[in-house]
Amino acid sequence: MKETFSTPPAPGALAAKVRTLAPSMTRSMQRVAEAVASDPAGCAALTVTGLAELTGTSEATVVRTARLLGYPGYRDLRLALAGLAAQQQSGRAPAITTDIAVDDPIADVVAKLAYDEQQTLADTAAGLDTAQLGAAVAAIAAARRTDVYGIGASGLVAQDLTQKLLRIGLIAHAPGDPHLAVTNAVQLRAGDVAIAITHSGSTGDVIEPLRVAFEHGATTVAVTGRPDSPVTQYADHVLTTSTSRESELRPAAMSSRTSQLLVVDCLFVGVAQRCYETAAPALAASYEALAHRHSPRGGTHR
Amino acid sequence: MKETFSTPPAPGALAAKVRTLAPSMTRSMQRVAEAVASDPAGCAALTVTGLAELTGTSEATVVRTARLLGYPGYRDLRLALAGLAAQQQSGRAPAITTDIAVDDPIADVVAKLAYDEQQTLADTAAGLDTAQLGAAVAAIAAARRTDVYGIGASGLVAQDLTQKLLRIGLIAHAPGDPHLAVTNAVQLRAGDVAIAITHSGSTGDVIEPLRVAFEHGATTVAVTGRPDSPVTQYADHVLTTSTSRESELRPAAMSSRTSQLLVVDCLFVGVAQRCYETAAPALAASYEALAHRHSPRGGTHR
DNA sequence: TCACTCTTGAAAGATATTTTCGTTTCGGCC
DNA sequence: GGCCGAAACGAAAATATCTTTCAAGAGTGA
Repeated sequence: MKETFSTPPAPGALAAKVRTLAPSMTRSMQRVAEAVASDPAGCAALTVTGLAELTGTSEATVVRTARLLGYPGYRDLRLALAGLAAQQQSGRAPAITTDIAVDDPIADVVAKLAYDEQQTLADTAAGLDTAQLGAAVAAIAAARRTDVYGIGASGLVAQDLTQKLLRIGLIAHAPGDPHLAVTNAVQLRAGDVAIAITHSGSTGDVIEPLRVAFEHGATTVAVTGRPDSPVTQYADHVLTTSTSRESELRPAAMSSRTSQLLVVDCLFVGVAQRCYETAAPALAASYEALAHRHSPRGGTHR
Repeated sequence: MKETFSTPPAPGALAAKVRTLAPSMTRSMQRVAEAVASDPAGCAALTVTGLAELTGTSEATVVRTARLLGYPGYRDLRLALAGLAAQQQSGRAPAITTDIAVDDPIADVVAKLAYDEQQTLADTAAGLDTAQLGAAVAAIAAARRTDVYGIGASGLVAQDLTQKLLRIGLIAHAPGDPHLAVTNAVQLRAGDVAIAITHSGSTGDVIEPLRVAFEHGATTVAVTGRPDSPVTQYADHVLTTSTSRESELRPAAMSSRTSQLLVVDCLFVGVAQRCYETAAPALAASYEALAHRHSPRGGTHR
């Protein structure tokens, strides 16, 4: 019995079909059809028996209705219903455009933050100058040593980059102390790289070491949200991070950090590509070494 | 340990969940999960028996997999699948599925990384248990003090959270040294909060302080990519970060960091909401204080 | 190698769906 | 008004599907 119902289980057209077919339905079937059309999600959660009870009819009637609507049986109607419900669900855009409010439920906070960070990523990727990025990558890959400066939230980004570069066998530092940064910077010379990460582009503690490095002939890179800020004076290459609106509950640091991290990741992957021969085994080795730091039994999980 | 995954049958988070849970699955279950993730629509059309045959396993395994993914049974998984299929139908993901290659031009690297991190954010948001999140937020907001543990890349995330909490006037620490972490943890007591951040969930240096905090009666939170890993033993609340495929050039650390940061941001904003009266002025004050650290002239920008 | 645990599928058991079939209802006709 | 037939309907049997149990097999560490 290959059957093959001619009706392609219509997805969204269900409500329409119900209206069209209603006249040719018996009273009980109409009740079922109406229930299904008015609350697809709810009905999708019910079994034949449940729907029969809800509509005050019998299982047989429910099945007959499903057939009339063009499905082989109730099971398939139910599947279609679930799909319909999901569509409605997703269609109802949560209106994430609004800012985060003090009384937003936690689920909204999650949605808004995620959406916002996604937006930041897209903006950053779109605004990134690949020529500058490529030049920076080339410089780092060839450098004897790379210093990364950053304070506060940007300091963490600086450390992130440093950790990654170290992992592929390059020499990198992210001095936490501004004074140390300057004294380190003095040691840099042509062929070395100094990277300053600062959203505002005006953080003195970060500009200063970059200036020193610049004056000592190192290749300098600025990762900043303000391409016209003081820090760029001493930068051979400027990588622009995106700036998004901030608000009381969503400090700028949040999206600038996301943006900076993307830039830093791009730098890293670019460098890793260039040093593939040495980077790949180095990465593998660091995984290896790390395995021992995890609890021997590895836990109950597999 | 009342277990019972509180995971509400997530609609769109399925692919993400499959990735997250894959490591804790047996071989046959992975086959089933993979089939389901790669072709939701097709699988929705199959019965347990059909899917079992397709994947060369048994009905029992299929049901087990459905359970692991957070559904009461196969029937419900199937319903979710149908919904997912409908969503995909309408959404049509463009998907830059290819991995980053050694010879990708830099522009592609940027695009792929950005896309990938966006994906990670979406997955994380979809898979985050808002109940757990809310509970964690409440605990932090009310805590006398909050300790955050993390090593390596996760350590930076821990510091990020700490910095933010400090900014709104809460007391937070992120000990960098594992020994310090433990000795600090001893000081925690009921009402205090300890947060462990570890992707693998098996990092001894992070589990240990959490255990100590747990045993001293503190409220403990785990931010991990493995909801069934050892770290969760000592966690009152588990926040799951998403796991995405990694590759040689894109170490897992990259997307897990993105995921962790989103979770941390959500925690922060949630806490800031709850402490709005004190948080708002505190944030304003920290901006104020920071202004002086920027070069006096403020640059030509603006 | 042995003991042990974890994984797995076959089959029994439980539910859900579909079909069958007899009862009820309703409209027309005698 | 009462009788007849067709359609509507639901109860329950029959079937399909899903879930659970259980024992054998695979893999692992001692």
